[in-house]
Amino acid sequence: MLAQAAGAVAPRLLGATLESWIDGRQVVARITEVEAYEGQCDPASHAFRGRTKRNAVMFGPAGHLYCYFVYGMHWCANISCAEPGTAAAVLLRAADIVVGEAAARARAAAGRAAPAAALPAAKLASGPARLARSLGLHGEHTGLDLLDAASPVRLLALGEPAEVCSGPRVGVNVGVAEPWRFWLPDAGSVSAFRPGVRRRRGTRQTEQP
DNA sequence: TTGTCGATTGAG
DNA sequence: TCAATCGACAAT
Repeated sequence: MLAQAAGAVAPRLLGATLESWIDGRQVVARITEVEAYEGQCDPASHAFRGRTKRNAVMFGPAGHLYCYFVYGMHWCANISCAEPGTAAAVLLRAADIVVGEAAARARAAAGRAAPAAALPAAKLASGPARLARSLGLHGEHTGLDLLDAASPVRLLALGEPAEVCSGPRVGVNVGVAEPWRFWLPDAGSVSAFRPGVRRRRGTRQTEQP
């Protein structure tokens, strides 16, 4: 069921339960916001330019974890969702922590910003980097089979959401026409929408017409 | 080998 | 609104 186009799989992951058992700490989260990333037809996808060492999991079987490092400090987590040889993945953008709030809070406090430990519970996994941090996910976990009962990170159950909202993806400046971001309207953990920005290094944000 | 940019976040 | 911060990858 996971091996379909990312746009079809993504809404089905809303309400799904994800469990991580990392460093001896259990965290269970209910997914509340996701984004679909297709393969070589999606300019916003890491797989757009073909297979590389980093995005290899996106080209593998469905249901595997793809963690990537971004902005020099954050990890984000995806679930692959296509047939082997075809690239597609769903980015996990937000979740409600169901079990293990203390562990998630400890991980937030261990980050560079101490005040993160004071985040309201609904915001602990609000945003892709916060979600990955709360669950303890990083590059070492790339490739894990989320459908394997022996895996430290598992997809326990798929959700059956009554109502799903969709809209453009956050933080991307290509492929913005596709409404490939999906979220549960009643979830407090859903992150805020921010359009993609293209910055020029060394110069102030001055955009020439 | 070098240079640019990024599926973000938190502080000011 | 902007800086932090470093890996990936395109350009040279």
